[in-house]
Amino acid sequence: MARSRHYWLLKSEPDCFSIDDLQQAPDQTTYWDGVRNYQARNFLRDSIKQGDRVLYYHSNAKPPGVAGVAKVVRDGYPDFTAWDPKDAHFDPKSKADDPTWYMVDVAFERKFAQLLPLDLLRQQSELADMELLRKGSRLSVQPVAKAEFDAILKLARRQAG
DNA sequence: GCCAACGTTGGC
DNA sequence: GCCAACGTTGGC
Repeated sequence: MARSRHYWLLKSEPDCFSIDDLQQAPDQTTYWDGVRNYQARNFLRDSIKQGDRVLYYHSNAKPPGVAGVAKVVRDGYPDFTAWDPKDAHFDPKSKADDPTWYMVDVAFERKFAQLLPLDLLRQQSELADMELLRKGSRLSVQPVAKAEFDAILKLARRQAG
C-alpha cells in the first residue's frame, strides 16, 4: 500500500540559498546539503520521501518566515559535501562507506505572493502546536502536521487577497 | 551585534 | 556517565 504523503518544514538562510535561488536553479531543483544535526539527519535519511511537500522557511532573515512551497523529488542519500575538505560543512567523521550525513533533493513548487512572517504564524491558533513556534526550537528539518500545512496554505491564499 | 537555547565535545 | 566549556542557531 502506498505511503501517504507527509509534510515538512525546511529552514534555509536566504543569504545562503533563498526560495528565489531554488526557483532559478537548474530544473528548479537542488540537493538539500549541509544538515549537520542528528535529529534532522534521521528525518532526511529515514522519513522524508519523494512526493512529500515542504514549507520553505527563511531563517536568519528580516523578517523570518515561510516563503513558499517545495516538494521532495528524491529520497535520502548520502550528503557527499561532508566528504569535501574544501566544503564549509566538511566532516571527517563521515566516510563514503559509512556516511554520517544525508540529504534529499527538493524542487521548487511555488513562492507565496508575500512571505508569511514568523510573528503572523504565532498569531494563528491552528498553529499553536507547531514545532517551529516552540520556544528554543532550532531544528532545521521538522515534520509538519497536515492540518498545519493546510492552515499555512490557507493563510497564504488569504494574504494574497 | 547580542544573547538565550540547544547540541557536541572531551576531561575526569 | 557526568558536566563544564565551547560552538552554533536564529530571533530580536
